[in-house]
Amino acid sequence: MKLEQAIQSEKFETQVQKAGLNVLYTAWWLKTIVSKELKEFGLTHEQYNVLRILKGKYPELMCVRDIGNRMIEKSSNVPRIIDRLELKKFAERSTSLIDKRETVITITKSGIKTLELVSKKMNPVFGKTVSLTDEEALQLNSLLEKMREKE
Amino acid sequence: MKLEQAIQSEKFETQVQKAGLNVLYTAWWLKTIVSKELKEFGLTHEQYNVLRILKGKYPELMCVRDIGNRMIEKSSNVPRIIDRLELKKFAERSTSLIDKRETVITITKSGIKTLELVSKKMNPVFGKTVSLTDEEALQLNSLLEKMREKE
DNA sequence: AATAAATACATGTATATACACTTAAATAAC
DNA sequence: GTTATTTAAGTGTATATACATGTATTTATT
Repeated sequence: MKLEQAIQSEKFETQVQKAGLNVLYTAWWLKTIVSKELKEFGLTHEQYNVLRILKGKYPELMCVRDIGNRMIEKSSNVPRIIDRLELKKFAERSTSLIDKRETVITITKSGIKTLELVSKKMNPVFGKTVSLTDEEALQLNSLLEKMREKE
Repeated sequence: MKLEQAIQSEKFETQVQKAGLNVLYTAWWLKTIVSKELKEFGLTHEQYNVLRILKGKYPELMCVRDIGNRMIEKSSNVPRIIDRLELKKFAERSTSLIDKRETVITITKSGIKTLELVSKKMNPVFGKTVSLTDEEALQLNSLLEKMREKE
């Protein structure tokens, strides 16, 4: 869908301004698709993100700060997301022996299993919904990184 | 900044998957820039979005549903965002005379004035921070719309 | 005309986000 | 070695998001 239809507006001051809105809208669109698939697994978008980060390091333990640094949307909310993952038995917390200020977290077997089920469902949906060739994706990636150059 | 640095990970299954994460990260990055500028005006990102929508139609009145349809992130939260704009005297609500189910909203003079001040500050910041030429922005827009083709 | 269905907005709840603050532990400064 | 500073995590508050539900009003059905 064209952005003009999506937000029912034709007024864009510049292509750059339109690009900003287009990125925001596309992110919302992607999140909506992902969240819909996650629903049956009782996971939210952000819980899913944290679980993937934990699985990426498994069987290593990760501290809260390291998880935060790897999150797509940097958030001060990591402890509370872990609260919810712990309640669902998808993650486990303990205090670091080396530095008692640190809480170290690991994904559980059950968390890994759930993540595998999610992937099995998510990958084909994602592939069918996102209409980009590998070459176009490469181009998009380089434009987005150009956009954030002055970060 | 490269996505790899931003989320401290090099593991992407495909360029398409990376593009998804890159869009999400860039949206977060953009929101952060905008929110920082809005802070001194006591506005949140979404309140700003609604105010701009109202100004775009001014002096016409808009109903809640029409505002929702024009929002970047479609939300069921429009009534509560209007609550906050009303408290700040940036918007006014009344019941439609034609259809009493409808609440019609208008931006106030003070809302328009604030929006003008925001633009004056936001435009140069946006221009300096987003490193894209018009041509690149055009290309980015068409790739994002290609991405959402199956919407 | 009376009833059923649809529509528009508002509200409740769980989770998430941004930001400020607190507490405990580690490190640095003296 | 004691005090001050920094760091890590957690907590509190206001706002936002997603989803379900409630309430009033309008439109459709009979």
